[in-house]
Amino acid sequence: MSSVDRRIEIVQAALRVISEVGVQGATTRAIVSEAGMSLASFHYAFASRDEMMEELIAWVVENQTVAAFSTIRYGSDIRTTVRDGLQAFFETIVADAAHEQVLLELMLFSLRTPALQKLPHAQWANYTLGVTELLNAAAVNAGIEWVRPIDEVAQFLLTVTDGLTLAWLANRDRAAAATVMDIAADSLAALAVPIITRTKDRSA
Amino acid sequence: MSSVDRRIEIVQAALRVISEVGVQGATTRAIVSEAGMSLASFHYAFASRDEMMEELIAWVVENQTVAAFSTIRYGSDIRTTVRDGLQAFFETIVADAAHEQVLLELMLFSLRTPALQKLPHAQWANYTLGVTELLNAAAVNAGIEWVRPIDEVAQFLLTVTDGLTLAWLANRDRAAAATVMDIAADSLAALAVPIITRTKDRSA
DNA sequence: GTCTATAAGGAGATAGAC
DNA sequence: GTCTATCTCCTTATAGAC
Repeated sequence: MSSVDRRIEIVQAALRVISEVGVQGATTRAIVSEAGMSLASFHYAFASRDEMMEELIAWVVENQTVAAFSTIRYGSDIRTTVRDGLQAFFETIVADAAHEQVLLELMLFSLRTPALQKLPHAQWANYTLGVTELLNAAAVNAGIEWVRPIDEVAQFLLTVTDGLTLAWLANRDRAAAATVMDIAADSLAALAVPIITRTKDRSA
Repeated sequence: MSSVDRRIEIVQAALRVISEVGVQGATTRAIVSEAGMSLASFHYAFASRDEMMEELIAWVVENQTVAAFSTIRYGSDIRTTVRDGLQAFFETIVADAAHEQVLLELMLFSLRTPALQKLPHAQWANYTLGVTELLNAAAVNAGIEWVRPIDEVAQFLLTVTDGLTLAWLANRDRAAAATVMDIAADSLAALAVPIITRTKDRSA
């Protein structure tokens, strides 16, 4: 097996181990056991566990997108679109809460590791960009425009989704989440105004 | 030294160590070094490190309050009161980001420890109660009432503050935080309506 | 109660055969 | 390239002197 393939295999096995037992439990032995290889193979592919963790987190930052939102169905008013989008996001959290816990653990781990401290910022910027695009698409589709700069709206939406994620991990309360999403949808809809389309120039 | 005093001393030392090097780095040796005692003294007070971690997290859940909000100054309209409260909360985050990281690490640690899994829920409930009281006080002082059940308003506010915390840890962006707080204050103000006080009964 | 010394095991990493 | 066996260090926990 080529070294690059082995590295990928190890990183994916490590992610599965982390999902099960956390970053703390992801020892080199646990990882190679999950991957079905020997301990020496790990160190043939990576010089150290630290090096593997760096590659793992870099991979997550690159590949982790806001896929949850991409299931949005348009065709309604902006309030409904936002509310449906939040619900779709929430269902992905419910379906795989362990994955959200992993992302949080990796973020906190990165913040404690000097070589990785900038990655959470990069990931946050990635998310903001993704959410900005979605808000743009939603605005065009609903025939509205945002009364604030779109990146500010995106930052607010991202704050809400992060808060929803933390709350779900702590309390697993669907009703509370629904309430928060209702209020958030109202809040975002209040930041939208209809675009006045002049079919004919009635001035003159 | 009495056993109970020693336990408190150890827990406080452990919290300082966790703040510096994380939950992963809070070994018994690091903790007793911080506390200036021998390793045996640790095990005289606690049967195991796990037992100490349980007491530590229970202590945090009991003693961690939303003190940040208690610096609110009333006397303005509800939008200003909320915005000022958010700012006060945010300043405590900025002043001690490491503390927020510790709280998050302990939450994730608890979720991975069967004996501690219910504590994050309890802490979340505590926060909700505290925020509810503050929203009540703010409403009375500003002469408004909330158009939704107050615990729902509290859940939304808590979601925003959690999201603000995560964002600050990731990006350290004051401007972004200010924007989110502006929008959040608008959103909450939209959930308030003035109380109609009838000084005299003008019907009849 | 508090200490030093030590046990017993797990961690990352490497040597060297194949 | 991949393995088994091993090195070295660090961890939690305990034994036993004082």
